[in-house]
Amino acid sequence: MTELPKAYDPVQVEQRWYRVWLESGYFHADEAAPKAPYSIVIPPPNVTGSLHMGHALTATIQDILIRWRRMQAYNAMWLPGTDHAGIATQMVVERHVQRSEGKSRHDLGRDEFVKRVWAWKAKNGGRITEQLKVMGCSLDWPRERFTLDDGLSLAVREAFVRLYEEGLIYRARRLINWCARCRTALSDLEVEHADVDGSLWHIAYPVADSDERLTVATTRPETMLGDTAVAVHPEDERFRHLIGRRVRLPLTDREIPIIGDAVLVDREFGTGAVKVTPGHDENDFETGQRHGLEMIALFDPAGRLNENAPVEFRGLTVAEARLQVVARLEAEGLLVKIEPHKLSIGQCQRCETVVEPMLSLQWFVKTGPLAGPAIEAVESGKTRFVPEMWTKTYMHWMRNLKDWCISRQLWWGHRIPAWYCAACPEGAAPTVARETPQNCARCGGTELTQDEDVLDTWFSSGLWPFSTLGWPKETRELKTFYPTSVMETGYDILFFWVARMMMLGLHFMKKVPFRTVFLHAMVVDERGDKMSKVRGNVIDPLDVIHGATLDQLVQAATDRGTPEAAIANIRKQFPEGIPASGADALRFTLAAMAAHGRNIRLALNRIEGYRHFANKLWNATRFALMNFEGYDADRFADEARADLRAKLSLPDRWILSRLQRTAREVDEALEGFKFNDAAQAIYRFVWSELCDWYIELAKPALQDRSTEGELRRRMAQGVLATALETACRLLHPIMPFITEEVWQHVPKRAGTPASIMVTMFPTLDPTLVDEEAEATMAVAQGTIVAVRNLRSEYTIGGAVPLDVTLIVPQAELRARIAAESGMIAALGRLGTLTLTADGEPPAGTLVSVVGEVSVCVKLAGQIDRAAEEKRIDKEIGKLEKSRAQVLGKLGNEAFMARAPEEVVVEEKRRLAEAEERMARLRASRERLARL
RNA sequence: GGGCGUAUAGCUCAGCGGAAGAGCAUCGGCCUUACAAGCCGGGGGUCGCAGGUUCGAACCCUGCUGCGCCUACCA
Repeated sequence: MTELPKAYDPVQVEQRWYRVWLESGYFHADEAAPKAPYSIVIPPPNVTGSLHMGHALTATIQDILIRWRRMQAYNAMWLPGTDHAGIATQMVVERHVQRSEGKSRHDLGRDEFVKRVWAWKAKNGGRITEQLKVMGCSLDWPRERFTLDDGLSLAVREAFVRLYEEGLIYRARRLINWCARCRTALSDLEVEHADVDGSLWHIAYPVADSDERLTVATTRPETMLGDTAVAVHPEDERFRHLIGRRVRLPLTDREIPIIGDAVLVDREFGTGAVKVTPGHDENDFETGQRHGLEMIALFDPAGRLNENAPVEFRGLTVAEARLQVVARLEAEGLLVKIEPHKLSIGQCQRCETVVEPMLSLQWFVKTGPLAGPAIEAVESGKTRFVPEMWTKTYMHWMRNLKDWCISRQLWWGHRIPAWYCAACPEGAAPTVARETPQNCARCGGTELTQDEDVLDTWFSSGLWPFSTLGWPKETRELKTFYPTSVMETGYDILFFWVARMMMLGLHFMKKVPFRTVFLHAMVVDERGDKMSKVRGNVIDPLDVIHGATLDQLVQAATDRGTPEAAIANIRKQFPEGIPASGADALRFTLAAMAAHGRNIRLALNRIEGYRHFANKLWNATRFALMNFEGYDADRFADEARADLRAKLSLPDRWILSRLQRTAREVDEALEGFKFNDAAQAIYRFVWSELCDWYIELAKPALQDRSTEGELRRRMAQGVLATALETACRLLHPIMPFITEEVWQHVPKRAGTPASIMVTMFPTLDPTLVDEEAEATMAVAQGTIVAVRNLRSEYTIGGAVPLDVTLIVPQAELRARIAAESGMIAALGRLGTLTLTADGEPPAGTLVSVVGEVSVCVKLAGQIDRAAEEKRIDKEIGKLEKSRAQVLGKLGNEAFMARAPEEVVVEEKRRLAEAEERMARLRASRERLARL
């Protein structure tokens, strides 16, 4: 029999198995296989990114689902891939080029820059996929996709052209969110709102041809340069007379109208008069539409004031302009006052630059017609959300959708397939086509220029569930694996991604892209804070897997240019570094903590606990292997076929029964995406049942080398092997590596598959559920615990054998216990064990009450009477309380009348039990007094 | 402003209508030949606060408070 190392070394084991699985082709699903399909497409991580805890979580959950379904004989396919991540990647490469060559992307030019990005991708693109392999992910690698692959680019063009032809994509001049740093438009979702302390400036505008002044209040004084009206409420008596007149706009030589607008103006707020800047504010824009106001764009793409501003302000940034404008107003005596005011500002999700609403010509997706079916699909249950609470959030968002700005002024991405004709007039419809056109669709002109912009990355991501399977071609893959079974991702991209896949999937495929959406929580640090490199509270999954010393952590952080404070925090948080725990322990931790509706506060000590769990399983296996001499799995299987129950001992029957229940619990938990329940059930079985009890109970049988003990020994070997092997299969989806390693060592029947990965997932075998064995075991365990308890209280070491008498009034139970006296004596380290029916405890014994059984432990000469009285009194006290509680219920007429029968029966049973136990304890106490 | 989540043992979290649980931490005892990354035992909670529904509430309802997140154009 193989000798295993004393401690489990995950690092050594894990990578070896991944290679074996990969080379054996176990990860690959055949689209033509005649099995029920089960498919997941991975949420594609950024191609140039590296694995963080969020990825580790999503990867773990998806791999659990896929491995589990694969073991249930589904045609399980998990499609890997990466996303080109337009803005993020372009920014990274821009910074890199700037640092290494001192050039901007404009210095390089578009073609050259895009080449650099591809080079960057070639160099850094494989990292995250390699890291997914370290996690043990059973991804179908030959199906790997990248959003800028030819096939997927084709899909993007097809989708764009079709939507355009259907009138669902249009080009329009609108107010969009503009990031001056990224120099691109952003969708509403890419703007993050933050509450800040700002000011409300009250500015006096002189009314034309009058001495009156109209004071407006604004949080953005610099935009006054672009005002084209001042609005008051049409029914506001204070200002009514001014409507239709004009004010002189300070700092400019313009006069603008005073208008009445009930929509824009809240009489109670500020001064009751609002400056209107249609070029730079959404509400003002709409007001401008209503009143036919002029729109002035004040800023250039770099966020500086342009030629529409008075000369003295041109070229200033927004912040500079604000200072200057305020200073000038003050100098002119037009600044009435400044009030502190809280407001919310929009920032670019990527670079935190304040986003400006800017008037700009962009491409949009008309979302209304797409949202309808996406709502209906969820209402009708074609797609369901788990946890269910997300349904509401999804619906709310879907019902309040605005059109989606999809053009980005970037170079990295799918270029918009629209061409403009030099011969056509400005503003004429462009030629939108799948193939690069030679002629203008409108006039046949040949001088065509393609639109400079690229599409929002989420546009291509929205096609992911079908573009990856070959769409627009009608492939076998699509037929087999679409709709996918589950979309598993973080709730933070519910709108960005899930919602858009729903809309686009339904539109192009006429079927939902996935049947279930499982949204997992965010991984945060121990204190509930978001993990961030700036804070220095990041736990890197790879450090957890492979281990890292404090020096390594600090070094890595320093290399990344981490701030001092964060490095100090790293030292504080990981004084000992991070021990190597292996991917299994990390996966188990994430699964165990993935309770619905709660963020995952990841703490190192939890991971450590589950690393210990892996070690526990490992050592249980070591023990088993040391005791498998002469064991033959086929022979056991044959013997087990006939009259199994008679051949098995109580512990055998008990552990097999518990195993069945565990199998059911795990399966049910996984069906409900309750990964924490699955983890807990298997943890409890392996540690608290198999290791703590069964192995100890089986030792006598396993170590009995006599001829008469042979059958028992073979049976114990078989049961232990079965329990271990089955537990491994139950645990395999969560901890793939150690279960494979262990499973390989356990003797199995001939013809068993070569890898645990391709075995069947355990199912409940009702014939092995044994209520009687569980009940008898409960008494035996109670007895043993009672003896241990006394030992502990009297500090009697295990080396001292104790003599015990069990009083078991009930004959049938007595017989069953008697049959197990050897086992009880062994675990309780008893000298003699006597069973009687008689109610009187022997002299010189202390009595513990375990259900109907009195456990009498002989402790002559060692009894500490005072301590013992205290113990008994405490016990009686508890029972008194319980009795009073139960009596209260039973004495309550309403309870008796309305509570269900079984509850009443249960309460009566409790009362009887409490009274009976108290009687025995009181007797015991009296005897103590006589001692 | 609206919405959602959450509040349970020192810490991190299960439980979500019928006698309060786990892991870690803590305390006491064990080198018992699978495992000291271990074994055995103990202590520790008026389940955020206030009402209500119910025979019965940690669990359902209402209000309040704290924390977190999403969303929104209040200048």
